[in-house]
Amino acid sequence: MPKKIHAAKTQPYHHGDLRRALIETALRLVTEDQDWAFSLREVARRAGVSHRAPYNHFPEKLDLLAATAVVGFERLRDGMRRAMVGIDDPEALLVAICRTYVCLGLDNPALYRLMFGPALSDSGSVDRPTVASLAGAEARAVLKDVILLGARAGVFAVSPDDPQDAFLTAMSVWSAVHGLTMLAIDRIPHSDLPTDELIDKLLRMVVAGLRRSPPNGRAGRQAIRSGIAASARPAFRPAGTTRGKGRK
Amino acid sequence: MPKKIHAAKTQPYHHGDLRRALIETALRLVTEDQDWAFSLREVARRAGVSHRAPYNHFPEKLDLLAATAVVGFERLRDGMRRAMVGIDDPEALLVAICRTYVCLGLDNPALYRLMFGPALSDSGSVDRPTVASLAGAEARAVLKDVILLGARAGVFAVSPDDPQDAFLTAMSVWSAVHGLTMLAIDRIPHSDLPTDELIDKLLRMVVAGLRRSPPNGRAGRQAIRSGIAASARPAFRPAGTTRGKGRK
DNA sequence: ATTTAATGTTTACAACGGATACATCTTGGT
DNA sequence: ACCAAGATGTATCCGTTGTAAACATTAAAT
Repeated sequence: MPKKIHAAKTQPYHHGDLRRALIETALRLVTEDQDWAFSLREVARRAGVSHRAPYNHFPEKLDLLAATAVVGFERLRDGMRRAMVGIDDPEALLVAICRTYVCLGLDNPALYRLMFGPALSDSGSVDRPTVASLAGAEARAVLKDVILLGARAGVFAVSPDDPQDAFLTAMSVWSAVHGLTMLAIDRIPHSDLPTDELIDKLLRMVVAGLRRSPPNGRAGRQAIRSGIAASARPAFRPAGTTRGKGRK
Repeated sequence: MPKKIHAAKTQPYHHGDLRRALIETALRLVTEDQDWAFSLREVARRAGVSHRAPYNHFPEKLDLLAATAVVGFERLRDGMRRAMVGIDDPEALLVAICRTYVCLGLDNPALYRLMFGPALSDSGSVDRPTVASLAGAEARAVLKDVILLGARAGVFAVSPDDPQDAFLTAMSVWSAVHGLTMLAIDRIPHSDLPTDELIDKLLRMVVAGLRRSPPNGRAGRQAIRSGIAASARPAFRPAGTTRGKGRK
């Protein structure tokens, strides 16, 4: 007997598409509780299924958490990409990306911590850490691409053809941004200035540190550092296409 | 009646000094399992007491974890201080401290994560986060002192008399080191060079970034980074005092 | 020496993660 | 159109957990 005559929209399959529902519920719980200590049963309860149902989609609790973390990484990547639109200057691009990164972390500290937490990096499962580090790599790639772009544009003191140089630079920026995010999450120890401003200053400092010495002979880092902000240095742009190789 | 005639060392009190024993056990468990998901009962079991005994010393499990994290911070602080002995040059000092920091984190990733985990920064308890952030501040102070020392010695581009400048600088270094530690813990994405070397390169890069332009006119950061030694651009130096309200 | 507060034990309970067995639905081959 | 097979969800069970209450023991203060 046909059963979905009048309730056609909610249950396409057996129950609905659990899995997505479970991940979304977990996401909401992480956000609400700012912790991932909630019980799997609670997730099932909120999703309206029996407490055993989730095990059909995730072998164990950690796998749900890992899937949740992956969504976090996707949001991070997408957010950074969105932050890029309309900006051409590599340095401004980098600052925009980094600021978005930190803000996303501050928006949902528990999710951010989950992404870098023990659920994914340790563990015994074969694919759990793998899929997560893939997601992380994708986000990292956005950053590396911008750095390469800046390098090719001659703005950053990175040789575009030396992969190790680019790698190290990306790592250094990533480290600083990641650390800054964590510190911000943990409420930076009594600072005089507001958090936003502090983050801004620190980010500019980091990015300015990448600058190749500008033509006016002033060392980039110090210039920004003193707040005088060599504003605008008109972005020097390489030949048109930006042809980029831009990698994922 | 004297009771500690023949078992004088182990049981000064009722059972012994639990609390310390509990913290030590928790520490060992965190290290062994590389996770703090172990049960409080397991801790009690290993300490040789009933599963309810720990509650006489810690209101709930999170409090034990917090106390454990505090020990982690103390170790961090002590380790950094130990790394300082015998070194005079501020830059070498800073590098030594940072390397120790990263290594301690790598030695016991789970403990490191616990220190910056949700057990301490969120939570509702009043003193749990407080005591932990105090411990963190102590460790941070070591770093700040060295930076101030370098500033006073004229090695770092920080004005020793501007507290905000020193603060921002310390934050930037702390961010970079903290982020690097995390990244290293999570197994830095396929790097060509060995982890040790990578950490070393990155740390030197960070510390060199603080350098006040040395007399030979070489810009510290670029020189290190590109390895090519950017020869020349004579470093522009603001008038003597750097009075500059400096940067960070 | 007796009281008291600190410390540890026993017992109890609801909730949890996870396993096994079973029910139901979707689907794909015929 | 049918039916077997697999995917999905439910009911029940088990050992363990975090935590509470009541009770016991000991160290210290009086």
